[in-house]
Amino acid sequence: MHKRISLSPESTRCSTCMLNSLCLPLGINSNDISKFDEVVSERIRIPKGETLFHQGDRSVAIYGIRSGSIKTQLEDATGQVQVTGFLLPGEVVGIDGFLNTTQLSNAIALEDTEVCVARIDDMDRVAAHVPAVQHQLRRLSSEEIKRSQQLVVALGVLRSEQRLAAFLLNLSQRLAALGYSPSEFVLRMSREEIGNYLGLTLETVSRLFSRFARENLIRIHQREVQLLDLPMLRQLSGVDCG
Amino acid sequence: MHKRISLSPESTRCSTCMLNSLCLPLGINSNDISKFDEVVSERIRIPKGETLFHQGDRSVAIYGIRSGSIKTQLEDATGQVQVTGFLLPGEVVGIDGFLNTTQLSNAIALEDTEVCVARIDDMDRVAAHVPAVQHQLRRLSSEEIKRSQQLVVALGVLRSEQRLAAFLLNLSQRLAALGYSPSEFVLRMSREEIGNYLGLTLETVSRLFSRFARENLIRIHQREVQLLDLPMLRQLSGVDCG
DNA sequence: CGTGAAATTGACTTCTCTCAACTAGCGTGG
DNA sequence: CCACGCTAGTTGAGAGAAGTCAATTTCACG
Repeated sequence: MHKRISLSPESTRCSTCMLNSLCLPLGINSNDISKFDEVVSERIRIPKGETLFHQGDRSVAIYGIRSGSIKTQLEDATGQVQVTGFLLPGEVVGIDGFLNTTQLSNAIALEDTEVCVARIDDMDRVAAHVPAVQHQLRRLSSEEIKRSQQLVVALGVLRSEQRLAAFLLNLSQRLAALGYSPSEFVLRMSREEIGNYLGLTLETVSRLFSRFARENLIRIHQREVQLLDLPMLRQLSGVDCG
Repeated sequence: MHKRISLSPESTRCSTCMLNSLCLPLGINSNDISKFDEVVSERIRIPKGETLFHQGDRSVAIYGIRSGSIKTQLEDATGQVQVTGFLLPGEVVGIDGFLNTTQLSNAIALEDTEVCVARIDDMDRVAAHVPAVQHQLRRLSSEEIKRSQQLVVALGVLRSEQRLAAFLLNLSQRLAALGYSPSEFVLRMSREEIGNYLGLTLETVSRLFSRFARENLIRIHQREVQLLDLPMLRQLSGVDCG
C-alpha cells in the first residue's frame, strides 16, 4: 500500500489548508470546517504512475488532492481505456465510488501526488449531524455528474479540434482558479492520455497541437503549452458562440 | 402546466404499485415502503412531445416513470442536442437535478407518459429519519453516474456499429426486466433521437439498421425491431468479448 | 553519450457525415 | 374512404474527418 501519513495536531489540516476554499470543505463556514479535521485523518503519497484505487475495489474513502494530479479511467474487458477525468489540487477523487460500494474507475497519479483521505464511514457519521457536510457531499456528487455530462457532450457533438480547444480552456480555467497562469502551463498527461480522454488517437491530438501552433492559437513544446489566443480558442471550442 | 393527479387513498401507491421493486422504492422492505406513499403525493400526465422539466428550472422533485417513456437531453447555446438517456417505466428521472438546485437537462415525453412525483423537500424530510430512503437516494445517484459513464465509454471508444448494437442490447435487457420480450419491441424514439444519443447522424443510424437487417442480426420495419441474433450482437457490441 | 519512450509527421485507408433524391406511412380533411 | 401533404425513414454519391501504419525526430534519463 502507499505511504500513509497520519496527521498530527501540528500538521496542516483542512482548517489551515490553503486549498480549503476549493476542496472538500468548499462553502463550509469556519465553524463547521473543523468538522473536516475530524474526518480527514491522514494523507497518502502516491508516486507517479501508481494507482490510488482500482475499479472494483471496495470504496473506503474519497480523496482531496493536496498536490500533484490524478487521472481516472474506465477499463473494459478488452483493455480499452476511457479516461474520465484529470484532477488537480483542490479537486476530489472517488465520488463515484462513494455513492457505490465499489470503485467505478481506476485512479492513477500523473506525477507524485499527495491526497487527503476522508473515510466514507467517518463522512457519514459526521454528515448525519452536520447538514453542511451533507450538503457538501451532495454538491460533490452533482459536480461529478456535471463533469461526466460535459464529457458526454464533448464526445457526442464536438469535432476533434473543438474537443481539444475545450480541453485546453477547461484546464486553463481550473489552473487559474488555483492561482496559476491561465495561459501558460505544463500538461501532466501524455498525448495518448489526452486522446483516451477525448476519444481521439494520440496522432490526432499531436496533429491538432501542431495545427493550433501553426495558426498561432497556442505555442507548444512537448508538454509546455502557452495559450496565445484565448478568444479564438473559445470561439473554436464552440462552447460559447451563439 | 401538466395535468396533475392527486393520489387519493384508493389510488395505486408505491406500496401497491407493480413497479415498486424497480422504481423509487427499490430494495426497500415492506415496512419502509409505506414511507414512499408519504413522499409520492401525486402523479403527472405528460402528453407525447411535452416537456416534464427544462434545463435551468429549479429542481423540485424526482420522477418515477409509471407508464410511457422519457428522453433527457442537454442543449447548448447553439441549439446542438445531446440526448443523455431514454428512460422506461420503473426508472427515475431528475436525479441530476435533485443533487443540484436546478435541472441539468430537459426531460421530454416520447409518448404519453405518467410519472409519480417525489418532491425533494419531502424526500429530504423522510430521508433524515429513514436510512433506507437515504440509501436509496445514494443508489439512484450512483446509477445516474454509471449510466453517464457508460455513455462516455460508448461515445469515446466504440465505433458506430458497436454503439448501435450496445444500444439495442441495453434496451432489450431493460425491457426484459419489465417483463417484455427481450427480442421484439417498438422503438419509442426516432432515428434522429437515437443519433443524438449515440453521437451519430440519423442517416448513419438508418444505414446501420439496414445493414444489421441485411446480415440477419435484426429485423426492422420502421420502429418495430426484432433481435434475431443476440449472441452476435453482443459480440459486435464489444462489451463482453475478451 | 547512448537508449528508449514520447512525440511528430507523412501517406494512405476507412469511417462517418453531408447533401440530395426518393419512398413509405400516417393523419387530416374533403 | 380516398387523396393529399407532411414527417420519418431509406438510400446513394461524394467529401471530409479521423484512424492506421510506418518512418523519423526529440528529449529525458541513466
